[in-house]
Amino acid sequence: MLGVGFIPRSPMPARKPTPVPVPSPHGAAIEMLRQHSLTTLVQRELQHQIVTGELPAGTKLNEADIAAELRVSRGPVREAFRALDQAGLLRTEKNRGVFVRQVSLEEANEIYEVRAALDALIGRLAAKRITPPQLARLRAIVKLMHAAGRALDSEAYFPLNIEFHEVLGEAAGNKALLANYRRIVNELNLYRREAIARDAKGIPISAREHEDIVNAVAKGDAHLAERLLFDHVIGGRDRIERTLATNATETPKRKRA
Amino acid sequence: MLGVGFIPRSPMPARKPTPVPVPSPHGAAIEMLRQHSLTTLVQRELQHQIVTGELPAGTKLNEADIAAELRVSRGPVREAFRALDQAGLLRTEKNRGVFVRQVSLEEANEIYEVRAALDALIGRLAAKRITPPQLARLRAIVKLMHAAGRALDSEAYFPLNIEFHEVLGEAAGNKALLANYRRIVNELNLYRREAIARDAKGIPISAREHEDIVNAVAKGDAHLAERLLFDHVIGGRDRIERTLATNATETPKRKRA
DNA sequence: CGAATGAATATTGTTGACAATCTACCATAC
DNA sequence: GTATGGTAGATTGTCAACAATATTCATTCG
Repeated sequence: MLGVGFIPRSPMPARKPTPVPVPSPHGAAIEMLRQHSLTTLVQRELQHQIVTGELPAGTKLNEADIAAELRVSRGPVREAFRALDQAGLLRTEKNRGVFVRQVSLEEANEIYEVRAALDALIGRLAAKRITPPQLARLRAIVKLMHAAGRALDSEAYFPLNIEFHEVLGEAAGNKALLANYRRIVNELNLYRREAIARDAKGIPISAREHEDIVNAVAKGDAHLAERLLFDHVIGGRDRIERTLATNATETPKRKRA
Repeated sequence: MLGVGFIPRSPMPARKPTPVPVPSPHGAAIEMLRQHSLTTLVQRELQHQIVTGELPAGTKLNEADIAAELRVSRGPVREAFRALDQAGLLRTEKNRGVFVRQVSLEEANEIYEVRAALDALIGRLAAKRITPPQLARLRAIVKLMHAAGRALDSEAYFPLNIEFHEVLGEAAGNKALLANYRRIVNELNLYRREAIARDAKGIPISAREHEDIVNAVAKGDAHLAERLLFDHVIGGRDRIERTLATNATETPKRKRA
């Protein structure tokens, strides 16, 4: 039912030795189905639910339930679990199950140090390699950021922040760097999701920092971009930490353990 | 079809504290068996064979064969494949199998840039946090490195180099950093294994660089250690690249023995 | 009343079988 | 001789059943 039983082919069906991607209109769709196994789809779906917060940190994931909801058997679900465990999004306890990873304050501080180093590298490389379209996109994002800052709209700011750093990461032109950066950011989002929403006062400051970064990158000033990004990450960490500290003492609202 | 009707689960309440590890003489062994599933063991075994070069880059891994050799069924093998794929050591092609990842020259250059940034951070942190026993161990390794350098013994030098950076990584006192560093180094070893063996002339230079790094760390000079490690990584990359360029030999793809 | 015990249930770990897909090879036509 | 078409074998993808372990909950004993 899920597999494609028969793919319509032209009268000359022989595949060439070099499987070059066909530019046909449906070629992309066929290629999609061709290289996505159920494991891949389950992994993608779970990752999406984790990074969006739909599955909060600490949640226990039941193999049978997830398999039933996604209409697959437990095999692909287990394989997806292994991949996401390795990616740092899940934690596995033998014979007990898998849980959405919880990042402690100490771990988050460590991860932030790594992210600062990677982001500094991104800034250095992007300053030398960014293209005009990418630069324009960054400026557009910053504009929206300032708007969100004036409105203190943290709900709108969060995805802008993600996209800004994503674009900058692509502009660095280093796939290995971008892959490592994405993994780090995903782990950090497990930690800071709630905190950021409560830090509305920090948004204007953060927006201004992003603007400075764009200007440094636009000038091609690698050293300045590197330093600004490093400080931006560390400063962001400290802001979130203070927010969590004050919020924890003032409003001891019941939180997940 | 896959994503519809997914019901968000509520977070799980904190589970009771983990029982304290039993101080019995066999407690460690019991704990080992307790938390190692077959998947974990297969993963560890395959990773070992890959990083030691026993399974060269490009090798096709046959599920049934590996399952038979390790006396398990294909399930755990497939799960281990997913984890190692995510770790960057395997590459999966749907309906065709998994292969030991081959790192191209361009990819290696990118990865080296990331490693340089991480190693620089390691140097900065280690200079501030290293303990006397760790420092003594580094000095001992450097001594052996010089011996290997005088003998031009690349066979002996390779594990010393690995251990040096491993100790330094631990001395940085940042688990997230160390985890990312290890993944990067594993990927790089897929690329440089053969090259390093042919670069016997570079060993004395490399040994000297390690000595300088130790001295900077011992002085607590974070900035110097950071710079030396960055240059050490980039310099090593360039050495290997020149070695590969001058000594270009075709490596035939071998099948698993 | 609370702690300990043990059966009943639920969940994970593992396996083997079946279906879908790819690869290798051979027959055949031109 | 080369290329095309098809068949057989091998390999991967998926599933469902079984075994091992953990959790729950009623029951009993102190």
